[in-house]
Amino acid sequence: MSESRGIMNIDKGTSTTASRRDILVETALDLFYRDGFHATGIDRVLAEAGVAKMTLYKHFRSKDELIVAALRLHDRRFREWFVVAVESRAKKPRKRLLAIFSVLAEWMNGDSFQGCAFAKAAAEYGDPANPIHRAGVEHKRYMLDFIVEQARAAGARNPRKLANGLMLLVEGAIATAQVTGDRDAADHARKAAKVLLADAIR
Amino acid sequence: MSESRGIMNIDKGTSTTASRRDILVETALDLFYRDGFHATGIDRVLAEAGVAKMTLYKHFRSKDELIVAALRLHDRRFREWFVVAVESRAKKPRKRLLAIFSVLAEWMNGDSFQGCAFAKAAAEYGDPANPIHRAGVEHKRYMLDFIVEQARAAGARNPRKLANGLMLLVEGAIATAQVTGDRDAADHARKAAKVLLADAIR
DNA sequence: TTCTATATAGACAGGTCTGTCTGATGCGCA
DNA sequence: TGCGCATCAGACAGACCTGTCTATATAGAA
Repeated sequence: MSESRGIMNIDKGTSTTASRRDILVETALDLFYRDGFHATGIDRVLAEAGVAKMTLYKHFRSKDELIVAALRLHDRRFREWFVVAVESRAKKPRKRLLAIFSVLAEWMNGDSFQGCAFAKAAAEYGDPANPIHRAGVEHKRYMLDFIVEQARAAGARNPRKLANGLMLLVEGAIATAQVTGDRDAADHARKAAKVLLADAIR
Repeated sequence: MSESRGIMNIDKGTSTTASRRDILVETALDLFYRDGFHATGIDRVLAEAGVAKMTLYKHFRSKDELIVAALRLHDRRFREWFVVAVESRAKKPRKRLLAIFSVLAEWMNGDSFQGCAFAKAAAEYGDPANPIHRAGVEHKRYMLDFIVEQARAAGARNPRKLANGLMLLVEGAIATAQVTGDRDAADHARKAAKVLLADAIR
């Protein structure tokens, strides 16, 4: 039973040697995601991580760089978790497209869910040229690519069109759950997804 | 041709007597929406509004109260604009459900679009008990109610279910456009909406 | 005009922010 | 043993934050 203070309910395993840098990025991700980027000061991160300030500035040139590192870690970890979860939940491509929404529900109903970290980052750093903002663009592109791939495997007539629709449902569910706290958002998305699937395949 | 520095491309008309309070709330809305809530200091709002600090604290007890007032103003104004725009764009209920996405596109492709103000507020103030966060919950409920009403008028078999799906598409398009800057998000949503409509009506 | 309500500028307190600097401490490795 | 490196604690600068205070100015009503 690993400590469950992380941003997702993922067992990170007990990494043998966590460098100070890793501890820092991990802690930063948790706090920034939970409490916001501007609202969370460097000092809070350092205290929580048990790391000295000079160590931070030896590894990163600024707070913004730390944020980017945290988002990149989250991107890598989340996507891996998501893909594995979807693929292990269903073997047939068509079922996999629906499994996306079960995985979504699982994530959204975990205690640590606070919305999409990238959407929150983009909200606080609105400039599209900002690396923090761009990290989110990348993440969304990867996620869409994954869905397009699944849609293609499922034999959709127009995989891109289907994927666009499903992606919007995913994003809408996340946004809705974060603002209104609606526990059923993923379920509603799943129902709508079924309709899109029926239309797009065969 | 009114100055177009506002949060939306709406002609506010030239109100004859704008109280200091109104100027303050108006300016606050613009700056908070554009630059973020934590990132925008009171002093910037005051300077931009040309209002003294004591005037602010005579009308509001805190920055948070000003934020809530700004969001309430935005809620009222946005909903009114949205409803009128949709209803004037199409007379038949079924067409109106689609018009939602044209209006969405118009909003999203305006220069001042920066995502959903309420989603951004909820992102920065994650506590659901916070009045700032709750302002967003209210807004989303009103928007959903409007869509449910339209779905019912259009004769959907299950108006609530259809509205939930359409609402997710709307939310997804807004979130996507804000993060990735995708100009076609509303279009993709519209295409998906057509599929949901075909399934739900008749 | 005089009174009153409202707004003004600007200083101020007390706190927080990021980022820099100094000097001490521990620990692996030769 | 002693060298070197990473990290430590903590002070510090300079900026910015919210919210309070005082003292002044202005504009309308009596």
